[in-house]
Amino acid sequence: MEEVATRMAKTAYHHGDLRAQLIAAVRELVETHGPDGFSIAEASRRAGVSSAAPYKHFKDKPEILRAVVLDAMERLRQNMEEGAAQYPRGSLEAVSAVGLAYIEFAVSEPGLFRLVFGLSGANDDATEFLEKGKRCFGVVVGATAAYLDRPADSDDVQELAYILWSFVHGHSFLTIDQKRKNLSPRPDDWSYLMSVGKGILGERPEGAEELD
Amino acid sequence: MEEVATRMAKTAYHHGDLRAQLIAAVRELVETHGPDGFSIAEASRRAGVSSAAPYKHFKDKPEILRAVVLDAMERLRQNMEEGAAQYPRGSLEAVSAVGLAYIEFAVSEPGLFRLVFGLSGANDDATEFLEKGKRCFGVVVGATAAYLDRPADSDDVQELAYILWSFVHGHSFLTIDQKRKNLSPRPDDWSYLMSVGKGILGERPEGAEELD
DNA sequence: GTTGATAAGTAAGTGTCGCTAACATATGTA
DNA sequence: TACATATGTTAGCGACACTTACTTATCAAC
Repeated sequence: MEEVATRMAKTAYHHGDLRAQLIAAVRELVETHGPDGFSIAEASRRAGVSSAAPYKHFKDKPEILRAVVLDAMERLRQNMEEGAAQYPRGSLEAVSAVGLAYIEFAVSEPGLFRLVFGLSGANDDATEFLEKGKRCFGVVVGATAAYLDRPADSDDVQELAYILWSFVHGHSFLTIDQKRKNLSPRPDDWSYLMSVGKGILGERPEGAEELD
Repeated sequence: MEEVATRMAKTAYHHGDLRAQLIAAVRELVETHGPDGFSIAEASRRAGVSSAAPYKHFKDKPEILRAVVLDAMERLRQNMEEGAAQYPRGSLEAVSAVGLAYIEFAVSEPGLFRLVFGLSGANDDATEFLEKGKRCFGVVVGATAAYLDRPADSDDVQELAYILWSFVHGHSFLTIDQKRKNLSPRPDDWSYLMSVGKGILGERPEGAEELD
């Protein structure tokens, strides 16, 4: 990561920062034309360079996608952490806020969201993805552990956090797939998360104090 | 649907049944080379026809994918119904069996599974997808309603069925993304489904009888 | 049966894309 | 200033999506 940053700062020779601009262009194309509806050629055009220039920064097309996805996962994690930070540590609201950030990411960038979960399986060196994914999951685990006042690495916390994540992940996907339309009137996402969260995690243990 | 079937039976002029063979070839390619790792050219080669032949059966590449996805959704629904039918109607096992069929579909055909949920959003005439999706959801609703001994169109049944679906959907995705690895020892899918199902739906109401 | 409409295939061509090779130029450093 | 390297270009290859024009098989009507 540090290497990349250093390199990016250094390599603003000719163009400015082609690498970052390409990632941005691809992100936009993925969002507007679907996960596989982008081309290196089009991204190059938008960045104002020849169609061969990207290959000085990326080995091939999958590697660009990989960079875009890793970037997206990083932003997703940040969003979740910022969401949790808005509420007292250990509160149910903090848990819900993590889920809400997840859902909002999916809704605001459905193309990228789909890409993240459409790509990570099909890739060979999935270690990077798994690493980032684990850190994302860690946010959920952290909020869950604080709420339950239990160690984060305990089995029950991991289990419950996973259930929460599954639910939120599924809900996010079904929402952007519009499979949720015309089913029935439902509470908005926030109260939804709060009630399901409480249902899955149970009441907060008594001795626990909310730390701000 | 009937039109297509008639047409397919009628149009076995030269080749046999190119349309079905193309769908099968694409399905295989999607599974082995990823959702976007297939080409009409390759599918044509496998079917032993020229690369222009498919265009007598499908308008363009997305339409082939659409057919493949609709076919997959149909099979998914069948699997779920068959799963539920193995247990007494109204039992928690029947509910879990629907979920298990869903998970098993995702695990056994991850490429297709990803395609189904990667495509349905990006498509223009999503009505067909929504229709099929609704029928799939109907299976979950049916099992849930029977378990709770409540009408299927009631709000609470729809709500709880949706929560169940979200959870199973999320779990399926995270499973094939291998994001579940090395988290903690966990029960297998079946007992997992049973415990989560009971947690979400609660105990079965007393008056309800299991009908076989 | 012959005929004619049509369904189902082929061959060839166009434009785009992914990617490579060979070459040109800007940059930081010795 | 000279050199290594990073970053860009043009040109070109092979593959692919899709079209057009042409061929051939099938069925229905006479």
